[in-house]
Amino acid sequence: MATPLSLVAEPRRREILQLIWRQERAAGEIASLLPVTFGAVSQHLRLLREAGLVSMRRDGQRHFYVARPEQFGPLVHVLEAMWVTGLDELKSLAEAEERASARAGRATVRRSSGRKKGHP
Amino acid sequence: MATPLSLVAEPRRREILQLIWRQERAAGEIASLLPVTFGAVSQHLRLLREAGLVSMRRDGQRHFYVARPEQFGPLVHVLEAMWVTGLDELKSLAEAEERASARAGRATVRRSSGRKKGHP
DNA sequence: TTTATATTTTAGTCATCACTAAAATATAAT
DNA sequence: ATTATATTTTAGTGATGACTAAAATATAAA
Repeated sequence: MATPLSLVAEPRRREILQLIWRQERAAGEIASLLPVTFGAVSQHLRLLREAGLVSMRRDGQRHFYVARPEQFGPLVHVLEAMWVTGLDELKSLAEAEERASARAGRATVRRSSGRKKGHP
Repeated sequence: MATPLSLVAEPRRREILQLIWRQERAAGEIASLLPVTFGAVSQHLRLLREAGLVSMRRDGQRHFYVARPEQFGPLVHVLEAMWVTGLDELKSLAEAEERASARAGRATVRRSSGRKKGHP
């Protein structure tokens, strides 16, 4: 079975995940928002579901999908970083990470007895 | 050009990265540690270098490679999580992430004892 | 039941890619 | 210069995988 990492590495699947990250959507709606066939989307959803990365709820003839962020481990941060920066190609994702670390560092230091654990 | 995410999704490249994560190694040494041809390794190194994920230093006839962790962004945590758990297939990587978040949450709420996430 | 709607599944095509073997390039040693 | 060592590059192969079109399945509406 495919690993979460390999599944997420595929751009089309990232698009799908973004569409159902916090919002439940029917398979047909997902497909209607993407420049590919219904069948293609269905195949992607199958893989994601088999890996436990999304869950499905059936209502009548419709199948509603939604992501399960807690199943992504550290990959959550990779995806969300890509999405907030807008550019999927994570151009300056390294810098974003840098800034995040700096923020976390300051927060930790400030809350903890004001000792400063210097970072470069 | 390939994205860091797609490059890292390939198991063989993760093996290579693990070998040169903090330790510089000659191309030949890397190849000698893996069950593939010298040529195959060289091709992987080329892709990684083109993406800026590894750097190369030439010394005589040898080419020494080393990873550039700061270029991986949030992917660093994905890789290191895979490596500490031992299993590359990130079986229970989600739980690890869960625990990490819990720790971070507690650390933020109480006084953190100066222990910062990341490693020594 | 018949028809429409929503989704999955199957078969086949095409591109990508990891790999091997061999040729090419480059530096060092004799 | 020749030989050995270290690495890259090229050409070709096989497997994987994303996609389309069409067939199959399932539920709802007429």
